[in-house]
Amino acid sequence: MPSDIDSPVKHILNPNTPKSHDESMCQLCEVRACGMCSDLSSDMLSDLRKITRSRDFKAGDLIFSDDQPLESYAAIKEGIVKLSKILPDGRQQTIGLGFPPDFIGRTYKDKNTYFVSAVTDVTVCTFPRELFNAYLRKNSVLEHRLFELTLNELDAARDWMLMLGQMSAIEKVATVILSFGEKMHNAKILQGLPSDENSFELPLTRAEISEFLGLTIETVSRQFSLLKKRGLINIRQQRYVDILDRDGLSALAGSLDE
Amino acid sequence: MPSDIDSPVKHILNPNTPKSHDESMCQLCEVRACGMCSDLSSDMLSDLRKITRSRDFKAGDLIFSDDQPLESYAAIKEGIVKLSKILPDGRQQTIGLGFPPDFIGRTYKDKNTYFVSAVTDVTVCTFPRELFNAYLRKNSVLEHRLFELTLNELDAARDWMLMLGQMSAIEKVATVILSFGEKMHNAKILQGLPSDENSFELPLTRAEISEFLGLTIETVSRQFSLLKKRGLINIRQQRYVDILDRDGLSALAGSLDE
DNA sequence: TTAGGAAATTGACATAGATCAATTGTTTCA
DNA sequence: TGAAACAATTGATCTATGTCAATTTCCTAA
Repeated sequence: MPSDIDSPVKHILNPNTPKSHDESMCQLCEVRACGMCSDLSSDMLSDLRKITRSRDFKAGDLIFSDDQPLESYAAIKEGIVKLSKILPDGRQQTIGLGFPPDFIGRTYKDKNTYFVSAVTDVTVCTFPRELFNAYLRKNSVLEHRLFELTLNELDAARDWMLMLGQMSAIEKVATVILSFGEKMHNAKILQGLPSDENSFELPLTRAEISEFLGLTIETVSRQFSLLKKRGLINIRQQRYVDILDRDGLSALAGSLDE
Repeated sequence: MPSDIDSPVKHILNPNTPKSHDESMCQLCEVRACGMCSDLSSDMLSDLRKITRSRDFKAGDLIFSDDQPLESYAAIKEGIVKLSKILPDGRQQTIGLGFPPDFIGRTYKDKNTYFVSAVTDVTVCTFPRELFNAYLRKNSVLEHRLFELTLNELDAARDWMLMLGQMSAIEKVATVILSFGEKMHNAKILQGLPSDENSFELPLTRAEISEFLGLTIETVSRQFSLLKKRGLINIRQQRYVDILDRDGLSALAGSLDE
């Protein structure tokens, strides 16, 4: 990796002490409820827990690098991560976002081909790579669940390919607003918090959105302004979005969000 | 689906009679050698064969639609297919290519969210959806193998996202030339045919390449001409490419092809 | 062998989005 | 409370790629 360029990573890997994992931590966990652990019996869960550690990251922290051997996989308990790829000259593309209860890491390989970094403060469960792979090969319930999650990721990646390849800037921004609105709404509902699906805080900065959409910051900003001027959305304090005309936005976004 | 627009499909679904499958057909099959069947014992293979039918498609045929319930999955024995998505207004994006021994179809769902159509004449093995899913849930060897294949597809999709989002037209074309060169070379080697990795026939038309790269036909054509003028490639009869300066092409393509 | 049609190329021009630069808004922390 | 640092907006250009149109090349079938 070139080191003299803007990196997606603002802080050095945070060497905070991993915390061991006890049963109570799984009780209210989204990963247990609807993530990779959702099909596991309590016996299986307790086997898995033996190799599980909880770990916190600050917004901006690197979670996995693309050039170092992967030491462990992770499941997101709280917060948002981004997966990004980088070209030798420094151009980078966000290729995915991870929300609870997503799994991160390339199963069966010892390296990721992308960075994973924390967009917000993040809490994850980590699983040492070798031990996890071995356990996975023995436990077809877990493997089946991870397979399903991977299929969903592939579907999402292909939706984004259509967006990246064919959509105009304003269509991309409309799409991302609807998509984030839905994600943030679901996240709040899952946490039992009140949520208005037409009003939410953008989890990403304009710079992060532009990396995701394959656009520049300025273009993203202009499209936000345009959507506001057309009365489709309102923006408060640059980070809070109100959807004023969902149908109008959906029409712009095409069929991706149905 | 709108029907008054250019569709990716040139022929109606070809109702050729599916042929039942006997043991000898697996002997020299790439799907058996390195595809979804590669880890199956001969007992498992013979179980699977009971629900397998062989089927041929002509170049341009629709193999799976995005709006009809999926009746079966398939494994590519011969030929090339493309997966493509379409926006309501007709813009379309090729989101993947399938070569032998790739598996096609969205496991565990009853619909694809994309078209699959034959780029060349194609021969596949098909598996009825319900029966296959049931078999898959019982056979974790097969599920493991499909999981691995899916992970590879996800890796490829993410590579293409970087390309679609960040690369210039000439970089995209250089990337696709190197990528096809490698694919066609591997395919020939697998078939035991002689092959020069610097000289191959492009399997896609300019129109198909442009759909894949998120560009127009004209832009793709101009980039081919430019690469030729710069002495990086030669083009014979519009469809045969010679790579004259692999390092130069790789430099343009960035790190995607290593 | 040639005519017709499809695919590809090339040219002229239009435009969406990038780039560069200045300004404004927001947050942080002294 | 204010100043510094960061994030976002807006404006003025520039340029890569799209669009529209005219040829040219290649393939097929009579």
